[in-house]
Amino acid sequence: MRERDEAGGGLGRGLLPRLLGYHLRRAQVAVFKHFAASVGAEENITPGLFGMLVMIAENPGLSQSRLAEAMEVDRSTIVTAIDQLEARDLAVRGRSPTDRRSYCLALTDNGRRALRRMREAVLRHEEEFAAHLSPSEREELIRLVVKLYAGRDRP
Amino acid sequence: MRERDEAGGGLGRGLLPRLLGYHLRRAQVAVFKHFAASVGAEENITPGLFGMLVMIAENPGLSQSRLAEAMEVDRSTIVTAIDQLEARDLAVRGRSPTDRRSYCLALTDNGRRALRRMREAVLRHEEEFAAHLSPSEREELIRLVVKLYAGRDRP
DNA sequence: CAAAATTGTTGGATTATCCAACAATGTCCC
DNA sequence: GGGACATTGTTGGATAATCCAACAATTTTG
Repeated sequence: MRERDEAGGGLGRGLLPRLLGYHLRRAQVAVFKHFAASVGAEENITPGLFGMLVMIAENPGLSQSRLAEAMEVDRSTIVTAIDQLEARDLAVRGRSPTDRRSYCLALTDNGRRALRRMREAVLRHEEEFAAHLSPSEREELIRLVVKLYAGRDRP
Repeated sequence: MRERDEAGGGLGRGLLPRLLGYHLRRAQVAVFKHFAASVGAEENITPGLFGMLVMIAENPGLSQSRLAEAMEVDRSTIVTAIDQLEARDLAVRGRSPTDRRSYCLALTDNGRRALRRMREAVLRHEEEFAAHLSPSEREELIRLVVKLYAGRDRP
């Protein structure tokens, strides 16, 4: 019951299996791979871009700066992301009526349709990926992960 | 009890909070940041390089290819990592007595000393980062994360 | 109104990853 | 034994994804 912690080739791993970061990293790589193979293959989208589409859809008139804050990335990172979404006719930079510096991001009609399809693909992906966990285990996992990182960003 | 899922700026997040990948990503970014600010600042090391040092210490005579398998990265990725460890006098590429193609990786004396210090810094980092979770919650979190990704790599 | 802050953008740098090709070496099979 | 095949480490790109610093346009503040 402890020899088989050595998953992945029978090699010793020392204190690594006691570290949350170690497991979170492996889990995250696995989720992204699964996402790429399922959702990504169907809809040609990455987790990051999908997240931005959702945030834009949920928050009409969002500016790039506030999107950057919400995604916890640099403003300049958002620029290239929106460039991609715009090039693919999924989102547009609408001008703000009140502030000529900022944009009001919005989905295009095409973007709304695509997002509906993506949502379904993402939920299928989630269902498939978490198949090993019962619904209560999934809830508990999310609860613990959130408790772990919540409040870290703004100390 | 559901309005305050909107952590991080009062913005709507749609289905994102129901997705494991979303939370795992955020948690992993937070852990890495904390690692960089604590362990990284003291010992100038990244989670990846630390993991390699542990693996080399735990598995005497390990070859680069098997290290690559264990870390689930390409062989070529290992090359530059070992280059760094060697340049910093933490590890060496010893020649194998039986196979002239492969190396037997090993820590230097300096590497062993450094790893001892790093282990302590890493454990302090872990303790600090997971301070919000009780010991049983940490165990449960690791158990669930492992259950989530285990067996994904080799289907 | 002048000073300071914000917004989006560019340019440059870094980091981490992958893949394909290669020479050297080892293994297998007839 | 010897040729076909596999493995090992390496190089040389290629690709993302990120960051930071500086900038002009614009808004806010004092």
